[in-house]
Amino acid sequence: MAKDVRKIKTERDLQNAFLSLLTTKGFRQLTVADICQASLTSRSTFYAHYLDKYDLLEQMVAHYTAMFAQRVSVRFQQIIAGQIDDLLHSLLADMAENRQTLQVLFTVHEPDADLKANFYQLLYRQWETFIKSQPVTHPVPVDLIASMGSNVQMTLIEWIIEHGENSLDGVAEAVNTIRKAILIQIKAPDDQLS
Amino acid sequence: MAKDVRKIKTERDLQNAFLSLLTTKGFRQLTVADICQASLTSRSTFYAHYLDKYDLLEQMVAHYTAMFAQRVSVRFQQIIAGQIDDLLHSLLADMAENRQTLQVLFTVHEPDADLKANFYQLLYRQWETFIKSQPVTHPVPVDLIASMGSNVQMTLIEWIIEHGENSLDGVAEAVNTIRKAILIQIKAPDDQLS
DNA sequence: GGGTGAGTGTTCGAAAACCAACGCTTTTTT
DNA sequence: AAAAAAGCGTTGGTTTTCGAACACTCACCC
Repeated sequence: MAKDVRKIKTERDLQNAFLSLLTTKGFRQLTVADICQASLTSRSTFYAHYLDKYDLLEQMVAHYTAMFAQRVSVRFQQIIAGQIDDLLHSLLADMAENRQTLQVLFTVHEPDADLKANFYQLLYRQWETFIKSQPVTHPVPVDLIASMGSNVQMTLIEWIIEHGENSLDGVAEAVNTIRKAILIQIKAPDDQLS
Repeated sequence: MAKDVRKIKTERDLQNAFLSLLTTKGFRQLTVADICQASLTSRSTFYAHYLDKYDLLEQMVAHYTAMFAQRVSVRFQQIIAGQIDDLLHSLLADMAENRQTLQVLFTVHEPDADLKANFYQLLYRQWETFIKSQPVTHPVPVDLIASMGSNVQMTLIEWIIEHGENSLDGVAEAVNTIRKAILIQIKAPDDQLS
């Protein structure tokens, strides 16, 4: 049973209005009536789709979190393998479609809906399982390395979202240097990556 | 009885899709199904609003013609009086809102719906009544002067639509020179405007 | 304390939009 | 020239949306 187009349209309209208003007001000050007015939707229809504005936010955050989760598993190997240029471009492509949306949602931090926190958590777990899969003993605590790695990646992601398409120049080297510095911590001194 | 929001929304969506598709395909090749698909509207709803695609076009042309007609009467005195700078800026402001729309609709020429032709006709009639209101005898035929005047104005309008906000510089003098040259034709030789 | 006004979430009848189907004409393909 | 495909315009039953009302909470103010 595919959805009625009307449902798709109203959800699209509500979400667009929601994002657009978020660039103006903060999430807390936003009212359901605001969103409806901006999207030419009636309030009763809003409540036919969402429990409240928190539900709307949570559904959007959940959606983009899932999207990100699916792509992280694909891209993660690249930073380990050192294919920085490829990573940057594929990451850029991933983000390009949703640049505006992610930029806005990153500003909202609610207990049950925090996209930025979700992104970070996904990356952190990737690092955690990766480090634990390495055979060597770790002189430095796992969680320290994991948080360093994921923070670097988050910074990169935010940078891409902020600066868009133009000029990845100079970024690749910087990322690569840092990547080596982090990875070297979980390798024996004589077992450095290329 | 104000319109139901749903009607406003579907008409907006249909018209937007229509204009957007016109930048891709020609009007003749456009199908009703195309418009509906692009706007997430069902075909039966389309026919609840318009008789066919010609009707849609005609309604839009009529709307913008009416808008233009209302403004022509206001602005026309300006070109006679020689307030070229004011005219340019107010004309620009008028067009700015609907730049994209007008640009697209200007490309369509159907027997009962030709926005560009309508604009021209409105200007022509303004010139005609203006010239006839002048007390002097006209050595040059009225229709020649009227068509020259309206053509100059149409060219200016198209130029503004094409080039948008940026740089009216240099245009003002050119327009002014031509304006004088035209007006001088319907004045006695010793009765030139400043 | 008792308004007043804004925001919330719900209800229900009426209006609009949906969708699938139909018969028909025009265009395209074979 | 015949068959197939695409487009047109219409219909009727179903689903969604609308709008206006309602009761409720909460903050603010006289």
